[in-house]
Amino acid sequence: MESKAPSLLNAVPPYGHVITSEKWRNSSLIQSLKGGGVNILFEKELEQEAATRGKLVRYRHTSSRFQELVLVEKTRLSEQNFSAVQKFVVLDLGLTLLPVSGQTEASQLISQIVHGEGRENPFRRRSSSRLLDPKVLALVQRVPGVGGVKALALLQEFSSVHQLCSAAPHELEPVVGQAAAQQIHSFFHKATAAGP
DNA sequence: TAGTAGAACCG
DNA sequence: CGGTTCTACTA
Repeated sequence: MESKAPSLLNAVPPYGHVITSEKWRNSSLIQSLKGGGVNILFEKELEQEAATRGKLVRYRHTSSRFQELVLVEKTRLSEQNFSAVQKFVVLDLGLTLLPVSGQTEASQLISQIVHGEGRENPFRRRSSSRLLDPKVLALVQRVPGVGGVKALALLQEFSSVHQLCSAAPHELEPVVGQAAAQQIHSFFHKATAAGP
């Protein structure tokens, strides 16, 4: 192998799943996606709206590893009930809704998302990997009285480092115990030089 | 409150 | 990595 930049296309793991109606099987949208390492799932009943809603709810419950994405084609017809669709998909289901003007835009959008040009892949449900990062873990361990176990416990309990820094002792206590809770709190609130 | 298992820290 | 001190939990 030469020391070229790794091929983006070959590096794509099979994480993208697209669920679509049978009638799209031969469309240009699906054809252009097939070459890009995207898994296509065909469903026959996606053509009726009521069944589609059911499918959406089902997929929302079954898929835990992927974040679902709903693409709607904006036509004059669909614009009429777009508000209803938006409310159902975004508000009720908590999914991502992307309106596109047509198949070309949809294909470009999906390819861009799946191949993730430097950005995060929205198909992959974001985990709490940001806080479980070894860097952050090592940082928290710098606090006196906090080792590996308590650092992990703290990062699992608090959703951000900022929350951790500004936490009151009584919030820290159930996680790391009374002694460490006071140590941590005074560490973040101590005066650097002579106190007040 | 005493004893023990485990965590943090230091050499 | 091993030993010591300190902490958290249970009886």
